[in-house]
Amino acid sequence: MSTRIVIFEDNQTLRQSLKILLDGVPGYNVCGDYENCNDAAAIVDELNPDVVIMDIDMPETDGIEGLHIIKEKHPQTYIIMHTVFEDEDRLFECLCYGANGYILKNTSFVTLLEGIDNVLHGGAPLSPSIAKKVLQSFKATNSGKVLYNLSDRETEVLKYLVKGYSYKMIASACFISLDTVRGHIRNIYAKLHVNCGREAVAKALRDKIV
Amino acid sequence: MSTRIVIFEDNQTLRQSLKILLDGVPGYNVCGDYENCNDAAAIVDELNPDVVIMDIDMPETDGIEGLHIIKEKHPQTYIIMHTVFEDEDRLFECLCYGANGYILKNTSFVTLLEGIDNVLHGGAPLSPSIAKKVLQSFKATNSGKVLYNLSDRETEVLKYLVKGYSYKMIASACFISLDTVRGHIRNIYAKLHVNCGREAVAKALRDKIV
DNA sequence: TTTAAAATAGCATATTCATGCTATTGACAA
DNA sequence: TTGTCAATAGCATGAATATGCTATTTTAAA
Repeated sequence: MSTRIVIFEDNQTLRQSLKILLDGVPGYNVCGDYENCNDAAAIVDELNPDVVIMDIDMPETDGIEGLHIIKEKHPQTYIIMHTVFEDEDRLFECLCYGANGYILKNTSFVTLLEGIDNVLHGGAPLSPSIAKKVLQSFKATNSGKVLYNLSDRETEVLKYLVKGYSYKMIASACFISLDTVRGHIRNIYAKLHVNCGREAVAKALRDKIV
Repeated sequence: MSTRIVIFEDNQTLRQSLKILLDGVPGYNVCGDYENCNDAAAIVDELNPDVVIMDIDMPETDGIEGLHIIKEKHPQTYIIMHTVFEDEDRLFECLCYGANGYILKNTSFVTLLEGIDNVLHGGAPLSPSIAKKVLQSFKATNSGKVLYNLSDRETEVLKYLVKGYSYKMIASACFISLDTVRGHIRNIYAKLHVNCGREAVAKALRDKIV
């Protein structure tokens, strides 16, 4: 029985190449390839693949959403992220959603092959720079703060936000300008993936950041 | 051994009257009287009274703060609130902080005397209208919501605030106008004693209102 | 049946917030 | 020693928020 693989990748050339190459590997069978994750749930329901190769940046439903959708219903399906992105935000989001591997596109085809083999044996293939980021996060702290890694100043500002301070009050309390406060809050929002103060406060309290 | 009483009351005339009257009662000894709660912690540490008669509206550190301060370190000290306020906000705040009695100033001196005797025997003297409010609250719900008693609609709106919805989004979600949303939020702020959304969210989460 | 409270809605206005940019400095790492 | 990141700061602008009023309708309690 061969290993069933599904590919989600919007670049048609790359998608075709991957399909042909993986199909050429004995024991592997690419049973589906798609340019986005619009129907990810239905596709996985029907094809029931062993491994999913998942790009992130795709039109309409992207790879992170796809990962989320698939893992919700099929946690046993191995999903390897295959992307050019190596920012911590996307990386951590994928890992939180249960991605089984994270391989950068700037690596060789062999690396991807090894990665697939790796997950099938219970491993977690990570490109070197990715692995490093993951380890750095875990060494820093083991809970809470790691996820968002706010700077000291940002954490301080966030505490004031939770206390209901206005930007002006925060500026006074921190002895910095109003614009700097704005800057910090802008960054906090980005790191917490929120876009208003109330949401930030809710996240801060729920995740015990403050 | 006489019962040691401390009085916190900013109206000097009333304070002196109370002191003289209580000192005239056999077995009672007013060992201190103050016009605010600025040094409440130190005072109670030193005098170690059995009963504290506590006004609420006082300059600088008020009676609710004083109650809080004293009960933190001396939970066994009986504290009887003695005030003109009968709004639920202050009342419930005092009861939550562990006040042992709540006697309105529009009652006779004898009532206060009975109240002191009452707490010394493990009772909880409450003026009639106060007792009524307390019972009403407990019949309504037994925990949480009672504290602020938000209406159903207000609770609903608060949930959306916590989720970071804008007023417009809340209006859509509830099928009501933007101005009505404003109205509800205005009321929520008043009930929670806050004046911005972030503070409301913090309170909602901490007090598990939502 | 009069009162009270909740839900609705409106209007006006000043403040605050969110977010788009850019830019400088110091510190620490590659 | 070049680069990255945190912290600082500025400017501009539209959207959102906070808060001052009033007012109607419905429902529940006194």
